[in-house]
Amino acid sequence: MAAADLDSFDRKILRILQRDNMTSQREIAYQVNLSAAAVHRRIHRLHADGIITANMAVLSPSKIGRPISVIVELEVESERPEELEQVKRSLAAAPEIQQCYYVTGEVDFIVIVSVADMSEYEEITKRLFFANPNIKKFRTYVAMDRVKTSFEMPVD
Amino acid sequence: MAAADLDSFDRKILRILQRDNMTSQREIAYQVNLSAAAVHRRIHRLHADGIITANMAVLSPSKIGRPISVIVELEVESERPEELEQVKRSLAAAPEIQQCYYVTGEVDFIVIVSVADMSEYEEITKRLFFANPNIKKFRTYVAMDRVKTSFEMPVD
DNA sequence: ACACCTCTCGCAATTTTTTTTCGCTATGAC
DNA sequence: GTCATAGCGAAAAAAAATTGCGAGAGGTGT
Repeated sequence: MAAADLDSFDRKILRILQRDNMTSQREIAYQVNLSAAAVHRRIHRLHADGIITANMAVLSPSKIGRPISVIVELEVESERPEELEQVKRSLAAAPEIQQCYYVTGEVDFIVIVSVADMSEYEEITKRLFFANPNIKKFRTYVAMDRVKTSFEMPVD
Repeated sequence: MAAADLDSFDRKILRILQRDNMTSQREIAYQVNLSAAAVHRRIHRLHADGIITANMAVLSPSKIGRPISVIVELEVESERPEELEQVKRSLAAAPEIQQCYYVTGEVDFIVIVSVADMSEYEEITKRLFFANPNIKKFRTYVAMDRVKTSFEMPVD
């Protein structure tokens, strides 16, 4: 998991692919000033080395009928490893949960949930939070505005 | 922005593309039982209709030297529209900020930041939070475990 | 019931892109 | 200096994408 050493070409390629991985290798080659073959070899290596971990299409939440994002803070009863792992597994397995972070500080987990409406959220609280004896309490924040949603990160 | 009407083929295609948009149209055709041409026409329409909003490569945070995710809750001084917009713009423009939600409840913004180390985070707090007179206070949670990170959502 | 229109399909041809292969050159070790 | 390694561009081969066309299903109005 050590940081890989990327040269300036790799970084440029990654910046392009982060924004749009449908960009043709020919176009990338033109933009970064390499041959298409060289770009291909580099992208292949970036995959093999686990630097690129996935390639995904991003969907419009409203257009597919899940217009509401909810951010939830969870506190657990016990942080014993087994109990903790059980909570992690349960949260990670829920398809409505897009993201889950185990964090330092006053709360234990921060979770981002995508739902169609608040009644679906209520159903999820019952299924995942109230039904889990190790979840002590949770606090709900409903997003009024998804100001920025991406996984893009600076590559430098 | 109304929810689009998708048939069962569209939904299957979206489920595949959400997980891996490098899947060839031929392979998708095989999986959903259509011709490659039909799949192509549908994907094209899904793009045109804004149901697929982006296609991106996901990078390994540790491999590109940004192993730390920080979740920050922000409270603002004033929620007057102009002031609010200014805060939103400033947060959205920061490349280290991957996500930003404007939320209901005791805090106003929840922000996810990707950093190389805590000194970079400190620098960001100065630049984005302390330097902004409309940001009253903020609370920092450092992720010990990225239990789940995706944008995948159920398509049903 | 019939003609008409629209939508979407599959098939096949064409174009584009990706992937592989083949020298050639630069760099570092011995 | 020579050998091994790695990276390059160019060209060839393979795969995937896109487009054109005719056909069938389903709905609409006469």
